[in-house]
Amino acid sequence: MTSRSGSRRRAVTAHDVARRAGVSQSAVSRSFTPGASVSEATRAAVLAAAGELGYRPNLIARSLITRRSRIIGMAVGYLHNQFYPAVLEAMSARLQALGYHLLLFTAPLSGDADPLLEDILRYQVDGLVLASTTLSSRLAAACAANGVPVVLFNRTIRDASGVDSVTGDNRGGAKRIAAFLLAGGHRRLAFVAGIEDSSTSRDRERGFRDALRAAGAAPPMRVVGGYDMAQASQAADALFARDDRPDAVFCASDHMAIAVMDRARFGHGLRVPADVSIVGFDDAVPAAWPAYSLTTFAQPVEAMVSSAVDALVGRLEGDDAPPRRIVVRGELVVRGSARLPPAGVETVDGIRLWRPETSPARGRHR
Amino acid sequence: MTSRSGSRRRAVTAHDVARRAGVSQSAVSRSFTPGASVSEATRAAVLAAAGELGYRPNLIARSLITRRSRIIGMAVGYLHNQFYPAVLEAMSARLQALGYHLLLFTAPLSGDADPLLEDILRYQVDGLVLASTTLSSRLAAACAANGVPVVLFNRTIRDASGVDSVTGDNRGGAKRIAAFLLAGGHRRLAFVAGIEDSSTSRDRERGFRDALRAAGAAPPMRVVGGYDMAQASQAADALFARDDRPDAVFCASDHMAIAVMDRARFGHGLRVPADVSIVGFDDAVPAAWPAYSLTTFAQPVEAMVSSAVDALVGRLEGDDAPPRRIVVRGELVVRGSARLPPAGVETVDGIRLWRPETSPARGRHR
DNA sequence: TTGAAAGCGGTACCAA
DNA sequence: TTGGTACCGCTTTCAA
Repeated sequence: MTSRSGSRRRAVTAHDVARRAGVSQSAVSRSFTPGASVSEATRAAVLAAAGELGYRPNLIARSLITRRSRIIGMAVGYLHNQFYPAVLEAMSARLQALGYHLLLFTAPLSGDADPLLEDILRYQVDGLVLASTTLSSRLAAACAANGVPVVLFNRTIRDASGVDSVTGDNRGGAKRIAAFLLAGGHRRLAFVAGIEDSSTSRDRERGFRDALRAAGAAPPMRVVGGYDMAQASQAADALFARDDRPDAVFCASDHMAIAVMDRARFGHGLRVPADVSIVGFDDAVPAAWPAYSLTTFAQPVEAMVSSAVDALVGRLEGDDAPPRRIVVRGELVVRGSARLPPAGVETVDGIRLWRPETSPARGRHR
Repeated sequence: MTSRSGSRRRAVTAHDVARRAGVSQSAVSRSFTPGASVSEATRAAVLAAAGELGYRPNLIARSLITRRSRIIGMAVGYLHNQFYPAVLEAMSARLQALGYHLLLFTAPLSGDADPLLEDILRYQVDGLVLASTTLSSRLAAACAANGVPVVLFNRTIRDASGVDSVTGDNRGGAKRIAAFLLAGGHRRLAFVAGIEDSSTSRDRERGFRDALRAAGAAPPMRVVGGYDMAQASQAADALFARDDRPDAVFCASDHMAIAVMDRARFGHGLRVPADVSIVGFDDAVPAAWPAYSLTTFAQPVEAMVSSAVDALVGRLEGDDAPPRRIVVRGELVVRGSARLPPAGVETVDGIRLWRPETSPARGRHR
């Protein structure tokens, strides 16, 4: 132990290793570079010396010269919605396997993440994943100018200003839910929106309304839950206090659906689904808990994450095709929170799905 | 736009700004350093040039010389347990306010994180937070040797090999739960352990057993849930199938308690708490959801996180006192999943707590 | 295959 | 207050 006072680290450097191994510092560098030209003897000597000294290459120094930090910035907000921790975990694991790591930025749920991103950019991240945050086009441009690829996760942006996006099938899913509820005989439908200006909430609402209109049904009642449980609870109270209380509620996220269901049962004494059907979106973990048993449209986390990672890594490797809007298909998972239509429920791999005859639905993606 | 092909970024450097502002590169550096001596005129010129060019200081380059990356590594596993996302969010927010950021490492729940940490160390993190992972003493030594302070979160280590730890009051909480259940008239108690070799599960079990013994009660039945819902469900099934089925179950985490409650109600037709009382530990978010309404010992996330951050930052600033084991006090939050004792329930700030007379309980900590 | 040397983009010390 | 200059620890030519 090279006794050192204080906590200022004086790390073992490649020079130290070189000296000990009796080679040049370049040789040390080469020994740690996969395809470099070093003799087996040199490499062995270097590795031995490195082991004895406890040498670990300094990634910071390396990235200064390679101009690649192997760090991906990720902005998330509101991890209370269980969908996001799952995404985070999958994203981190997948990236880690590719030698990248996530630098985390917690953003306010609503407001935009611009000040944050300034920060992120300083860290020289190789790429950026934005989940549950909005990116201004100004910032998008800044990223583009710096050659930092950006992928929006679970949201899109109108003018795809050079950024890729990965979402679930928001419109398609919402349409399917509308059809499902109609087929189940519901007539007084309601929609609980998330954050008003989020693309995700908008798309889900649009799909829902379009399908209702196409089927000749009345437009849904509408309240705003802001993707937040407290707000969703209040919205639910307003809904269930109406004279023409809905017989089915579609919530723009499972997180809100749980709050709505809790209010329905424990706040208004309604039976689910006998008195009111509740459907969510995401298939977040708690949706499957028996106490909720939520019928919901699944956004396949693994598939979405791998799409996002593929897109990002592709850009990192020079792919400069026009921005992509990747939509990952999902399924309507049928559980106990909504009355069932007379037909269309199939069991696949032990999971009950609703697949109306018209949809050939070629199954989950990879 | 300095038209550049490909995605290789050629960032604007301090030199570019210097040239444009007609000053030296040092002047640019100073203009971006808070306490440095620059004339207002120079700084203004530099800032203007920087603005026009879209200059952002390169933190990587800076940390190479300052030997501080302002990056804190954080290892977490199993974000399905809602306690951890809450911790992550709080930790990130707090650190961010201090100008630090979290580099995330996802670790396997059980196995140790050593290979991971090798990786982390290469990134020259300033410090390390380990939640839901174990650190070998070998690695702890490596961190110490590199001057990287480590704080264990929600776990401790036997020989506190130079690392601080922050935990909730595991033994005290478990003791209080034992007293609470006994006072509530329960006689056939059971304990659902987490991962066997985790300090947290061990401490909770020890506190529980000690209190039962001290009260002259029989030792609890015991099953292992491994902090995992599936495993906890199986454990619950074993428990509820017994002839002498428990009338109260203390689970080492809320996450497992939820699984156990689901099995009790939906798998075995038991009423909670009429047939069986269930108590958890953590006060994770879903514990408060009406469908569970879980009585549980609260680990105050904010207080724990701020303790951890304070400890870490203290070390970063040179504090070299002997390793600390910080225990953050908590409260037994009374909800609906366990039968109540005849006395001791108080309502504080709208939250019902159990505070037996003997405990002066000077309230929550900051 | 090897070592010397020139940076990567900054910070910090020095003398002016 | 300023600019010049020596690094920080590594990668990457370039000759040898």
